[in-house]
Amino acid sequence: MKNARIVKDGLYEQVARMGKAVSSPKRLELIELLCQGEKTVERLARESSISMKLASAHLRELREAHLVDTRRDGKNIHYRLADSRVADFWVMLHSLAEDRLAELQVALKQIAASPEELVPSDRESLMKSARKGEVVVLDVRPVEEYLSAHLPFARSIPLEELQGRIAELPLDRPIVAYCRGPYCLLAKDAVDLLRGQGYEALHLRDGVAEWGLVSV
Amino acid sequence: MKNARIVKDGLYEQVARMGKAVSSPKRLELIELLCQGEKTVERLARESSISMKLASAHLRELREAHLVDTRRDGKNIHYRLADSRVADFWVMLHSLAEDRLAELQVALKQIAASPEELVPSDRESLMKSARKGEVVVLDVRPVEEYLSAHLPFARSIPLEELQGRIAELPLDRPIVAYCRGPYCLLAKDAVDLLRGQGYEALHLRDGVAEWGLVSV
DNA sequence: CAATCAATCCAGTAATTGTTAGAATGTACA
DNA sequence: TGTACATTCTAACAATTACTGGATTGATTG
Repeated sequence: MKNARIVKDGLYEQVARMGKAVSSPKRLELIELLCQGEKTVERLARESSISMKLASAHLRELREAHLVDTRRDGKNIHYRLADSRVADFWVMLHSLAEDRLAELQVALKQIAASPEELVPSDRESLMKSARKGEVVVLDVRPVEEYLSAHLPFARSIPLEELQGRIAELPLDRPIVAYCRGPYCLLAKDAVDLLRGQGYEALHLRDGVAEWGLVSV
Repeated sequence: MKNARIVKDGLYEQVARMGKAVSSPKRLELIELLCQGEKTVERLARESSISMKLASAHLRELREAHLVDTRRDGKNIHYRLADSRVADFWVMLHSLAEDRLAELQVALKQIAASPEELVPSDRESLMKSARKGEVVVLDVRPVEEYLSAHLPFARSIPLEELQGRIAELPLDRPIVAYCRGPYCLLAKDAVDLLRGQGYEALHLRDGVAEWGLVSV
């Protein structure tokens, strides 16, 4: 049956549409941003450092792969993940890449040296400490992202406001800062800032996507 | 910091290597074949209906993304998955695609009409029936694949030998046939053959990768 | 050692994709 | 109604990728 070949080719071709959607670095960055919550094209473009035209083109690809949906609100178009499984997929993709690619492991060290990052196995104990108030879990992303989803017990102080609001934080307990995930530099900057001011600050690698908390 | 942009770009670039590896239909088919066990280039090429040159080129991409490993044995080079997480990734990718892409759902109906396929929730009850011997679970893949990994209680009769060995199967109990996964046509053909000879035959969609049984 | 076989490497072409610039759409607001 | 703004669409070009044919490597076999 030559026909069987044609059927099979069609099936893999469809699955490959997903693969193609995640084969571009910029599209991955857009997906990670969308894991933090709904955003307009303009915001997505700005936060991923590309032009709006290019962002629009990439978002079109993602939409055609049905990985994202859009919603119009006045002049703006808001993009969001089509399904929370897309966030799970992003997490699996990047964690597989971190497992398999030595180059990526090396590059990640530039963001957070091993001793200062908490490993995933610390999750329960971190939450226990946070519940008891022994540590402060700090969300340094823009406030809209915090409102969309955040870690349990987390407090929101966006990095941009941190310098001005630093007095809100206690000096006698460790501050555990997190942001969008392992490739986001906000938490690193926050930790550097806090340490410079005498705080005991730690950098949590994972964000809401890695914790499985993304809401759509 | 412009430097931050460069670091981030590098990180997403690395993750995108994984995406690029799974952005081609043929590479996906090769991955699925490798989920069934180690294979030579020649076998991979034949089973995916492409030339050895092209198979070699695609396998090179997969190897450079560290998704597969190779082993030399005399004149032959055997490829295998680098990690069983690669199989999990393949399963997640295709099941996400099945969720999100209506076209794929439609195309899948050509292989197995809804009533004759067993859904994943039937797993435990299927295994219970298989243990008691109320149904026969039949692996119709080539025997090497069966030897590499197979479903619990499964019996091996490769599709090619099924016609000649059909008498080994009981007529008084349902036969549940499976093959490489949802995109493989072996089980469908087996079911058609069995039904034509008066057997009660069912087509199980999932293969060893979907059951999480892949060994590397 | 020559011959054979499996697999890869290399070069070239056709097709696809990323990116940018310019025109067009659709909504809000004066 | 006209203007401003966010976004998309179209067209174009450069860069990348898929595939093919011919030459090459490495291992086996006579």
